[in-house]
Amino acid sequence: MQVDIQGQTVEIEDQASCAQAFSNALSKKMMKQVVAARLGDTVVDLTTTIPAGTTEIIPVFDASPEGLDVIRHSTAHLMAEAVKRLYPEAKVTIGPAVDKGFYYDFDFDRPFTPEDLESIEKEMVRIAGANKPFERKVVSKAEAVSLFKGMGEDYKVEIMDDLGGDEFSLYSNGDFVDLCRGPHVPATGFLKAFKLTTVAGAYWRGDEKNRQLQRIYGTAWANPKDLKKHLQQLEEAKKRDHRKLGTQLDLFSFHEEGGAGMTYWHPKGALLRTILEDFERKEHLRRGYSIVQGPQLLKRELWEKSGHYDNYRENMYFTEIDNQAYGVKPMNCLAHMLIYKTRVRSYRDLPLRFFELGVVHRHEKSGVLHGLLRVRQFTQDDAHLLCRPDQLQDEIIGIIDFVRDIMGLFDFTFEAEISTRPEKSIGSDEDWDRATDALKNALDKAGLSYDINEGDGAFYGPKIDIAIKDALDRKWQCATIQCDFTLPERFDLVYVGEDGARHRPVMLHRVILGSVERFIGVLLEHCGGALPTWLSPEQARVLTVTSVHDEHADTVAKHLAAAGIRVHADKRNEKLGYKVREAQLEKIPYMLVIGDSEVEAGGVNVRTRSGENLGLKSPQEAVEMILADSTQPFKRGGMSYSFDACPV
RNA sequence: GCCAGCGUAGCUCAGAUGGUAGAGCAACUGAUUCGUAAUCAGUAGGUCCGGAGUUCAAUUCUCCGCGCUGGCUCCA
Repeated sequence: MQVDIQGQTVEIEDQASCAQAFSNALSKKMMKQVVAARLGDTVVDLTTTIPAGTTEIIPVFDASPEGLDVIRHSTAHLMAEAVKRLYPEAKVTIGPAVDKGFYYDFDFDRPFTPEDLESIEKEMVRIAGANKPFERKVVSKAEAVSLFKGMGEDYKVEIMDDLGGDEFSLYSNGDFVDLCRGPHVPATGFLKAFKLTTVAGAYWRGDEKNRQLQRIYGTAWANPKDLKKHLQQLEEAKKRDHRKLGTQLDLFSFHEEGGAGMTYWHPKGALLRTILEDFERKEHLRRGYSIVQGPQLLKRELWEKSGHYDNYRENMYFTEIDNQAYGVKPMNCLAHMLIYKTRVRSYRDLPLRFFELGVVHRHEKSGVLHGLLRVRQFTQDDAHLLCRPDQLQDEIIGIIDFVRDIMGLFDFTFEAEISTRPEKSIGSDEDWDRATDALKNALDKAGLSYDINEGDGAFYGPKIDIAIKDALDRKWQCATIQCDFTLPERFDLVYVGEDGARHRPVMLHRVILGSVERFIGVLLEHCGGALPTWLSPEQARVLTVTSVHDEHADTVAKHLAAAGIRVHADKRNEKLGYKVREAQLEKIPYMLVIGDSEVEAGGVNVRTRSGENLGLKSPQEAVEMILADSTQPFKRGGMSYSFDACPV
């Protein structure tokens, strides 16, 4: 087949010759033209055979996702070359492109310092400037093994052994040769916008038991402009960091002397939580859940019976009272099962939906704690649904609907995943299959796409995980739906069926927000601290121009408060501009300014936190406007919800 | 838990080859009565994360803790 590679007609027979032709064409004189002609959207992947009938190949190294991938992966090679030049003893392992950048893992006997990163980056710039071509070569395994062994690169040999096969492709740029499937940019000169960001420890093959390598992270883009934009976005994201907002808005704090991973909620933060929790209670009651509450401590034997002691012990706190060992609950399910067992349940009673805002403690490893997003004590909006097998599907769909309503209300987009049986687990394979199928079917029926996460389920059952993203685009798991045939068995939960015989109910564990702490953390980042009006601890603030307006300010504030609006009057002897600035920084939705003309008219002048001036309104008009804004319509299902008007 | 970096006033940050430290904002006091993001002046505020070691002397150097940050592993 004849194809045109950037103006050169080349005869291509197979994959290898394509690669060779491509490489030759570009390495000679075509580099500049390639950059200039890079408008097409065909991606050349040298690992796949060029489709029959192809007449033109336009390589893509631009800002398209595929192009960025090639650029980033090539930059990883560039970095590896720089590292090998500066520190020849370092052994190379793997270096893939990742979201927004790349990394490369090295085995090196001393840690890389921030200064090392600077020298490496300088070296990279130098190599990029030399514009050395990336050249592809396919060799036999024996040849590749002897090459890498000769260089002392044992990790590469190990990778080849694992991959299997008799032939491997090598890419070289200058003196540096790496085992790689490609593709790459034609030459190092294409790499113009990169920056090394951080060093981190990472285990070989991601396994804690393996040797820890040193991972250098970097970011790379199609051009310096995009790089700059990305770095600016990172700065912007820092401003939205919920930990920073927590301090600025006086919502919560953490205390070294009190212990890591424990949150202290200040008045405004505690109020925010309370509003959110009340909302959840009402929403659950409305959907046929009943509210229950269990204790914090349960005897150790109970945790042994449930399997938590064997499978979850390292995450639990234990204590002893009168020679009796107790475990602090890391989950709420046991209490809910004990409540279930307090009476004989009929098939007519099911489904039962027990809801609890349950405070749980989990001993997370010290290195994983992260603001509100990963703490050791948190409140789950937890529920356990006990149902007949024939009700299972509908119950799961009901939960998915619930999740969609809530995520839509907060304007979150989310991603779903199904996690299957892990190594450490209890129950039979049949039950696991049944449960996994039930979850898949429900997602299919709900029309949601999902990924499969093999081996990542809870120890008692498979689960659907729903993740939302923080300011830095990191995903955080919030909602989860777990299907469990095992614990009902272990705790001998039964119901009496239509046939008069005893049957086993199925249990669904589920959370919607996940944890109140994590959800508030992500929500704060999502809205940059400007909470929706219905959740704002202070919804309106009355601002006086001078002290002669105090009386009218009090009257207005009382009027709003009587209507259920959370309002304060700022009557301090400060200039209006100062008070506006403070209210603005505190992200208070409505500022009601009162001066001479407002007193005369008996009204208020309304300013929103977006900076908009809505002009003079009567106190009653202000009340109506703020209440209307506190009513957030659900995006699906046409329901609407007002915090104070919700039916219980 | 592992790798790396960091910890100075309530907050944001300066600072010294080892000689016990500053700024802005906030707080407090006084003056000012002022129209949509900062009025002026003054006062007070710190075991420089904790402990041990080296030293005549440690906030600074070393070690051990605690905590935080970014990753890894794990997870709501």
